Amino acid sequence: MCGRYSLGLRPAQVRQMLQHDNMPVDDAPEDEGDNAPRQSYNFAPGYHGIVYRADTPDWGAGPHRHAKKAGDDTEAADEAADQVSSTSPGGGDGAGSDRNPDYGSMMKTINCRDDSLAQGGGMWNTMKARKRCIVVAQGFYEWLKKDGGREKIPHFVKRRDGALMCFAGLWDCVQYEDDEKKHYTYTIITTDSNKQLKFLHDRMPVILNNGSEELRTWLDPHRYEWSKDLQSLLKPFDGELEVYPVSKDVGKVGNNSPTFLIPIDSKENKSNIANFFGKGASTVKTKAEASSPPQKQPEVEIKKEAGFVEDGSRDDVDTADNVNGDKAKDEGGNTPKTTKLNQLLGLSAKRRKKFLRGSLRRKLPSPRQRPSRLPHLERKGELGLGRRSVLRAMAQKVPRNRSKRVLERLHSSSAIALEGI
DNA sequence: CCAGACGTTGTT
DNA sequence: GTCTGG
DNA sequence: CCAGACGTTGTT
DNA sequence: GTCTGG
Repeated sequence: MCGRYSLGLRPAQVRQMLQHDNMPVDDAPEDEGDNAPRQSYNFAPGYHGIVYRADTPDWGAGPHRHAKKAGDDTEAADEAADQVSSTSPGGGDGAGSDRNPDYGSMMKTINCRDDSLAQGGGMWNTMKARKRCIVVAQGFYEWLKKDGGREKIPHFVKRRDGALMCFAGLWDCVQYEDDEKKHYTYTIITTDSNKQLKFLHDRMPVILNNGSEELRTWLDPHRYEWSKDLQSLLKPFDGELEVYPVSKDVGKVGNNSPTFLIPIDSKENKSNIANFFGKGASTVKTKAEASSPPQKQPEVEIKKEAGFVEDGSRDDVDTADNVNGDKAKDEGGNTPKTTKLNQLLGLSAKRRKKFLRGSLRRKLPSPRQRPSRLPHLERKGELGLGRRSVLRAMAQKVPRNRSKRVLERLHSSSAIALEGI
């Protein structure tokens, strides 16, 4: 649940939107660069996302608890699975012999259900007390299973008020022994679905209201012990959501398009080829429709905010172009269509080309995909640690440190980012 | 979270 | 069914 | 019959 | 939705 969401925004835009919602930001990651968070309308587990949280050391809020040296660590008890040892064969290990009994189940039960936090102990113990965060998104996807799972229809869920969606989350920081890079991870907490989403799924992410008292409580670094107050924040969303089907193309992780935020049946949806080619496309009046203010479309606004519309007054240009186009392309007849498509999309031709491969066009040269499955030895030896190793490492205490309120970019670990379903 | 790969066996 | 990549 | 394509110029 | 190639 909530493994896939949308965050097609630059950190600077996120920052601005949060501040607008009374959520101060002291620091934010760069928009560009190697370490920049990913901007994607098809955000998958493992991607580099954005979280909003108090600026604390890597050990989280509250005083630093003295880290025990490996071997005499008594905290193994509440860390359900301290298998990190498996990532680097410890001296004289009976490999796997001291494997935690939870090993098997842990991998399959990975999730952060709100009710699993209510009970003491477990792998979330430290994080829920000291490492709470908000995971920022435009909204999330949920697949409606029909016909006994034969067909899956993706739905997009967003706030009706159009604000950023703030998920209650937990973060962590791990560092491998033979790697100097720190890995930040996060997970989204789930709870029962509210009435609006029941038809889709029985679980939903915990959504806190932007700038609310509840949200501030959740992030308050002065609370570094789990409490009833905190637990009580984890409840189904009681505000208004918008839920609607979107293009199936969002199912393929490689695809990425702002059109994934647009209702599949909406008039302005161009991913629906039938709509596009079906309408009388040679109308010279198209621009009149497209430029008429009555179209409220928040989606268009999102795209603008997302910075995907950078060409200015398109209306004038299009007007002239349409005239020319009609003269010159009367036989071809494609130009007016294209123009309309551009208008509907609110994208320049270049942008459209970039983002619509998956939806408008039927797959260009289908990207040669590496086999997802490689020989075990090769994978283990040469590809290094995988996502699941990151998960395992989460149970480990974090050795190193680091710094009010801050936006920080984190890695997400797929296994913890999802609710096992 | 979803989509896609997973195999190429061995002889009555 | 199960694992993996994105 | 089905699968796949169906576009791509330009610009203050 | 509609046309084309196979």
